[in-house]
Amino acid sequence: MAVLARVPYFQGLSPAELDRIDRRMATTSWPAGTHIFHAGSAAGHLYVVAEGRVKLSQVSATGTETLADILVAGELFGGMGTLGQSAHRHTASALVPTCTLQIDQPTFRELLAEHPGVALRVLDDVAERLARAQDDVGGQVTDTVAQRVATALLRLADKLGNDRGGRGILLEVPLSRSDLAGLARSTPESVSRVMSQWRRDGVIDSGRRWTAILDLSRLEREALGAG
Amino acid sequence: MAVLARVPYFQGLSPAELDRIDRRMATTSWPAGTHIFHAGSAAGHLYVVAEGRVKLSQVSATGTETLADILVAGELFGGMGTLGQSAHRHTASALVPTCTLQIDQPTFRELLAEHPGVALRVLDDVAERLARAQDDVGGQVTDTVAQRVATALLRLADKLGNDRGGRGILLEVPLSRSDLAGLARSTPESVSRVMSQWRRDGVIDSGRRWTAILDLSRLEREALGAG
DNA sequence: CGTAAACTTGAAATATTTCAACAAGCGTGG
DNA sequence: CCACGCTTGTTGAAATATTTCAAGTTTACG
Repeated sequence: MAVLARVPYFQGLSPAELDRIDRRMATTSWPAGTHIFHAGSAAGHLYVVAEGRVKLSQVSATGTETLADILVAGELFGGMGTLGQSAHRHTASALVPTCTLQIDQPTFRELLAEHPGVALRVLDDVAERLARAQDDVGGQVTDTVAQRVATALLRLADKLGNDRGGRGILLEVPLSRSDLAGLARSTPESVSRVMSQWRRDGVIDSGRRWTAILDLSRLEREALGAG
Repeated sequence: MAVLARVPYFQGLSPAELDRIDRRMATTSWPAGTHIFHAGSAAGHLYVVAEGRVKLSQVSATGTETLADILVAGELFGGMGTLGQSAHRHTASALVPTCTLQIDQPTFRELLAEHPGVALRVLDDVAERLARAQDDVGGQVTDTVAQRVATALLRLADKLGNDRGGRGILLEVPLSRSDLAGLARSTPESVSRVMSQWRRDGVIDSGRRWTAILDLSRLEREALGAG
């Protein structure tokens, strides 16, 4: 319930209202690495990240999993589409120990109907995601691999980076070359080449379980054109 | 007002309710070729296509316009994002003589708050678009140009194709190679090569102002893998 | 009809993937 | 605690798809 009050969608509701909503939502804790749901399974519930990080990956026709996004507290997932879709398109798993709220579809719809303010906020969120997704589509093919990798890193930095002042932005996430390749729609080898170059140039640094952005403005330039 | 009743979002409302909504919406007619709004301009209104076709195009940093989508009656546009965004991301123009309904942002929000059912339908629509956009992003770079062109054609056929029975599906839209190149994120030349091949194979046929899909299943196979 | 725009086709240039081999980091079990 | 082995990352070189550039051809429209 304390968790509930922190979810952006429910901001500004009275404690009484929050309590009524709380009673209709279930809370679940997921140890690191647990699968929350698999792509293709029936999408009966809608989830909100309350705490932790959730990894969303897309499963291709051939069965390979590629990272689609990493969600942080307050983000909605699970069947956006739940708003009408019957099956999950992504596989969701907890990247670190994570806590989620969940609500089944019909109840969620009731809730939205009762609280127009919440519905509007959800709508805003979904619309914003749509806008971002469309922008993504825009840049995808025209851009070079370097641009796409830079864009992916910047997006992650924005979401889950620890700014360490003069020493750059630290991403404490196990982010394999394959994961990045997924986000940037490329191959692990190509990503590796780009990252190696940037490491030589002092733009980034990385280990197995972390990535640091040392020269943010340079990376931003890379994202735009071959800065 | 008759138009209003045909917009999917307002389905199932009583005539009295429709009338109340109607009073808050303005109707505008756009001759073919007119610009409805330009990318970057302030997004104060939200539009619904009542009649005709609206062309949405994305304007790149360098000023080149690429086709993003073609909308038909019932589709919402104009600031999806209007739900929070301040500027249009696309340029919209009437492809044929077109009629739109428009409503300003605050009024639309009021309307949604008053009619939870409408809000849910809008949410469903936006969520579905999001899902499709994400799917698009998925296939974009991994796929070959042929796959992307096939996908674009199929999507258009689904939306605005005239099924002519045994003689295929006709797309009566002026669809230049550049337009298709935009949708498929490629170049006019590459699109031309692919289409030429398909014409030789009897999969499609095309003139300046129309395109026909003769072998739908073949095109569907092309969209998946190099069928 | 003539002209301009759009389309087609070819060939060279380029970016990226693929294949392959090697190096390095990390956990595990001795 | 160290060494082994496995996974992951790196780098090179060849293969490939696509873009780019350029020239010719068709089409529509004044």
